[in-house]
Amino acid sequence: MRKTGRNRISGRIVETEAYPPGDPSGHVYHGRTARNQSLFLDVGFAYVYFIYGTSYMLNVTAEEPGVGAGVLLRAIEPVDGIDLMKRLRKTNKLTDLARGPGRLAAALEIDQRLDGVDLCANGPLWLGTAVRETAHISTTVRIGITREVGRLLRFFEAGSPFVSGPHSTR
DNA sequence: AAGAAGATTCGCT
DNA sequence: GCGAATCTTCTTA
Repeated sequence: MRKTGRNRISGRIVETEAYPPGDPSGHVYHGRTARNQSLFLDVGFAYVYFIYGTSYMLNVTAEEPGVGAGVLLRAIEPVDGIDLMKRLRKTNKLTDLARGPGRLAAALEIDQRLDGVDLCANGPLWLGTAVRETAHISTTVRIGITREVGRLLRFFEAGSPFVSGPHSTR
């Protein structure tokens, strides 16, 4: 759920990836830095970072304070504020609005100012409750990493057209 | 101190 | 399919 001014944007989370404690492909692996400090917050805070000079990414912290682990939100199925999302993303194609982590951040107007926000509080960005049942959840290897490539830590709703990467139906 | 790689996307071929 | 965009961190000298 996202609130910008008078506008409301929201979507169902349909694809995530886990970056657990000790993961060599996680941003915490080499210790605490100015960029990754939000990952060390308590469960349910936002970790937003900028990568490749082009894209923001949104994570939800997932461990006790000081541990450093998160869940990358890779795709949402647009629910509210679709017209605004289309303007933010400069496309009218529904399935391209938030399919992929950089696109998701752009569609929700997320940038470094939302780094460290409490996602379980009444604020500009938060986690709502499910709007409907989730279909079967498929599991695969993670996308775009080069270490710990074999671990099955990507999760997505089977059959959803709003998921990035391989679209398994199992 | 400098270069390469990185949890990506877009436009062009 | 390939290269550019271009910020942060890590690696090597």
